[in-house]
Amino acid sequence: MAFQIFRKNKTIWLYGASLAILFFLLKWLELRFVIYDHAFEVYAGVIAMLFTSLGIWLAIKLTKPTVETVVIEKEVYRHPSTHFMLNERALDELGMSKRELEVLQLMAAGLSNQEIAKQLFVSLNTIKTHSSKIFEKMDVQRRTQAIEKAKRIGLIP
Amino acid sequence: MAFQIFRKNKTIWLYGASLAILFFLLKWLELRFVIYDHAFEVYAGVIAMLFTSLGIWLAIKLTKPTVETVVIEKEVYRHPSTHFMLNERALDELGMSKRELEVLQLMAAGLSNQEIAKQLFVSLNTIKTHSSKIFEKMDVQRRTQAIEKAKRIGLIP
DNA sequence: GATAAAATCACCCAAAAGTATGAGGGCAAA
DNA sequence: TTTGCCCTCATACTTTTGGGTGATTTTATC
Repeated sequence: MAFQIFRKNKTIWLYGASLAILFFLLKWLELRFVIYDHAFEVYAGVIAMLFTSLGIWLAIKLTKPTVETVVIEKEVYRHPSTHFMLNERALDELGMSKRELEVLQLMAAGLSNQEIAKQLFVSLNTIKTHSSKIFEKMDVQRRTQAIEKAKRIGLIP
Repeated sequence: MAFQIFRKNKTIWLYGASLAILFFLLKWLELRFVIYDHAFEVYAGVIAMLFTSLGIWLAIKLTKPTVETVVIEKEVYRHPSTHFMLNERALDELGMSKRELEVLQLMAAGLSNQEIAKQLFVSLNTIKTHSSKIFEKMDVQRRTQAIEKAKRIGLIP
């Protein structure tokens, strides 16, 4: 506890200690070269040191830790032309499967369901089922909406 | 400056002052009711007060405010920074009219022909005619292709 | 004012897209 | 092993989209 207070305010205590030591040094010099009858000054020095410490302690103890919170909003842009990073978080938030994403990409490329089917070597019905699932998962009604949303949330470049 | 330091650390100074006042009060009582020969204690009290103040001042002066920096990463989809510049060259190379571009934009937004018609206060047939013209001018077969191409050549953000 | 382009609308037909439902096989986690 | 998801395909039906043609009105331009 006390140690922590010391650690956290090292500089202050060092200043205080230095001050006290300086004070003592002066007093000691005085004692050595002048008179010996300076008990009063020594006493005053001790008091000074003690009360300096008291002051420091008071200040530390009572000062609410001045915490300055600096909030920096760092905007992360996504440049479609440059390196596209697939938003995987959004991808499995929606529960999209690999195949569905594949279909979605071909949709966005402007292919018809029939063309997609041919491209993926499956039947038209399969693509229809996929697209229905895609729309359901993405909560849209049309492929154009799916494309728009997919681009917006980073599923597609 | 000094005033500001006081204002910012009101509580501490009040504590310090209270302490000092209490000290003086005791001393004063001592002076009144006991002996008058207590100049030393008064002196010690003054020293105590002064050095308490010094300690407080030191602590306040030297305490670095703890700065907490919170960086919030805010994901911005698309490119809000790079404002979209419409490719007017491509626009009249294709011979696209204002209305057609308007329809194209709503298409890209994911609206159905019926919704576009409602939005533009015209009939569904009108939108069909427009879209046919658009596809013809853009040399595409489907709205999805039109959207893809429009984005690619800068007709649409 | 004539002319051309644009915008509007209608009708019909065909193709494509989308909905609903069911079903079978594969694969991995519980 | 069961359960759940994925992928596949089918059938039937509805809606949307696209193509073709033709027509009227508005707007801009020479």
